[in-house]
Amino acid sequence: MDEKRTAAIFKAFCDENRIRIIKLLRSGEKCACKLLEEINVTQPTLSHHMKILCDAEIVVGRKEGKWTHYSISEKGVKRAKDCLEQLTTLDVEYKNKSCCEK
Amino acid sequence: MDEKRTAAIFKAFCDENRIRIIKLLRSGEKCACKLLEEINVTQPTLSHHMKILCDAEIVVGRKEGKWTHYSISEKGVKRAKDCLEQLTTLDVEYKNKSCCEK
DNA sequence: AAAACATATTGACAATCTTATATATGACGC
DNA sequence: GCGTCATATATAAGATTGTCAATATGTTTT
Repeated sequence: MDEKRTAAIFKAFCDENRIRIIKLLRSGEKCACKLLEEINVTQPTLSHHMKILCDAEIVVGRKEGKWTHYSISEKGVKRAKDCLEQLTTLDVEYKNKSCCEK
Repeated sequence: MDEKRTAAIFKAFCDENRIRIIKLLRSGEKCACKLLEEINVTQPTLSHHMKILCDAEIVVGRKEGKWTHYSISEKGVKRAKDCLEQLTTLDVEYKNKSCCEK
């Protein structure tokens, strides 16, 4: 995965309000109006955060009439975890001596 | 973990240059001058990114004379993984019916 | 069709972040 | 001690992001 996409995925997790939203969704699907009751932002701000979460594929929205129900995307979360794993696993093969030795 | 700290941890992963830096450190400890050769920013900018990475405890710095050697912190990475796990695991106990049903 | 409702989009502004230049700190070699 | 080297910090500019008010879109109800 390229750096740009990786950054976009983890942007989902680097705002306090988005973290609160994700935490709320752990107990299951919730519509925007319910989320709005629980976090202290205006409706357009919530909508903005939901877009970022959906673009990162951490959350999915399901439209049902005038409501939008949001839930955590297990697939997207798995991708994020895999990405973090790949990003941080030491590469023993190519491990080299540290530079700038005395 | 509180939302603020969680956000700070994932900020490590939401900038393209920081992701490049982390990728470089997968092959082992590297000093700042080596990292500077490989990513296209000035020395103070690199220093700034290293501070964010260290504050998030994803990377640790080891001073040796005038050099600073950076490496991925396995402990910090584990904490980030645990954090992501905890944040995104569905809470089956408290799972509730979606609101706003027709 | 009109009114009411839920959500999305637009536009503006403030806050935060990335970046660079200039400067400071601290270590090493003479 | 003085100059040099590696890195950090201060400061400021520019870019991006978070936020809200206003408005638009699309759905349901009357």
